[in-house]
Amino acid sequence: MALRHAVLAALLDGELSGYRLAKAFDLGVANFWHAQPQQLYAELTRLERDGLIAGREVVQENRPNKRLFRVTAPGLAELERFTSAPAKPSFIRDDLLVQVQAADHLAPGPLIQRLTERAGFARAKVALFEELLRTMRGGRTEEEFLRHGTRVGPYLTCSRGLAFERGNLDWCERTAALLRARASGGDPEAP
Amino acid sequence: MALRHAVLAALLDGELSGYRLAKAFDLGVANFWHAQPQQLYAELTRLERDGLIAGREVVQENRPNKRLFRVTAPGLAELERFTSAPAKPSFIRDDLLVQVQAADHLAPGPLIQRLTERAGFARAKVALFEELLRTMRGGRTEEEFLRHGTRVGPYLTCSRGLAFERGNLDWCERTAALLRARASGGDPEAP
DNA sequence: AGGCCCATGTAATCTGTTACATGATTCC
DNA sequence: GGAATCATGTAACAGATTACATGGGCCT
Repeated sequence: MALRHAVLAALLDGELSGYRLAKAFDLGVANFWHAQPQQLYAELTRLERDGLIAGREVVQENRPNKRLFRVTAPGLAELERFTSAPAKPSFIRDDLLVQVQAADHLAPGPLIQRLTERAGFARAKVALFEELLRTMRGGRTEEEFLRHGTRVGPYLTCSRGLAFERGNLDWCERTAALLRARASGGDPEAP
Repeated sequence: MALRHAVLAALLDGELSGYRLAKAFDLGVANFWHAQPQQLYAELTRLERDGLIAGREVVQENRPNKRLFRVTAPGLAELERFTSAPAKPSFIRDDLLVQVQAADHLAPGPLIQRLTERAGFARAKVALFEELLRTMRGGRTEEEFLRHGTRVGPYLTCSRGLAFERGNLDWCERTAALLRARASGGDPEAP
């Protein structure tokens, strides 16, 4: 039941519509949780019904009306309660790791292809997160920002996301290089 | 539908019972996929029904009989097919990141507690994975093993797991230190 | 005597994904 | 003219978790 809390956490930094929220939880940009729009609309309905968030209708011209949601006092209390209990351990569940696990029994070509694709994706996320962090800290150095800044939470989660994607990128590149070297039956140092 | 492939990949390195498989997919040790025993028993039934694995009954004394499963030729072909399509992007879904995301609006005490717990968990996994890698490469250096060893797949996925847990550990420690410093309203360099 | 290891499952529930549905506006 | 953006949902299905169920052997 942590999607609720992820939504609450995302709404702490300001009112959002379901649509905007969905953008933030999208695969390509999510840095602390991922979810589909359908899941978010459903969760918003439940959260409002339970009084943890409050929504207000915003009438718009030239585009559909929207509902903006903010966290209520009970919502914040629920987050506080959530943080007072141990977090479930996170775990790995990645198609690409499954594919590499079977590497010794499969043709290397497609696998190298998969690793290259993932490396590209990771590279894009690294660039995105670096830019995001730069924006958040403004003119300040990281040290200065982290010591005295307000709203360091999103910065910290984004940092973790960056490190994760850097790890992905590094591993994909090195693994692809290794498989290429082994496939050519030779020495990775050779041309 | 990737649990099937994770099970197939796990069975490539030798016959396993559902019970042993469940141990390998356990939270505390899994390095490329996680799943509950119930899920695995169900999946094994389906995989056998579909002819992708074959099981044989092993009668035991002093303990319950068991079924050992191995991958069949169609099973291997299915893995090959799986690897010929792009892997779904992996994503983050972690309670702890949700809690840190909300850090600016919550009491720091419990959060530091959560980060410390997770750091301990990560430390244990780092030690476990390091030991596992050492065992897999035997006497050889990593370079030598990766170039010429057989079964590098499990080694590579374990390497990724190790890097991930090191990243976790590092981030948890630095984040906890930062929150502690901010909570005491002071300079992190001070005693 | 109590608890853990081996070994396998069923059933109920919760969570997450995919497909379908609508409709105006703005950008290329 | 076609695609993308804004904006919100319903319905069906697949995947994952939790609770329940059983039972002997081994260790302290």
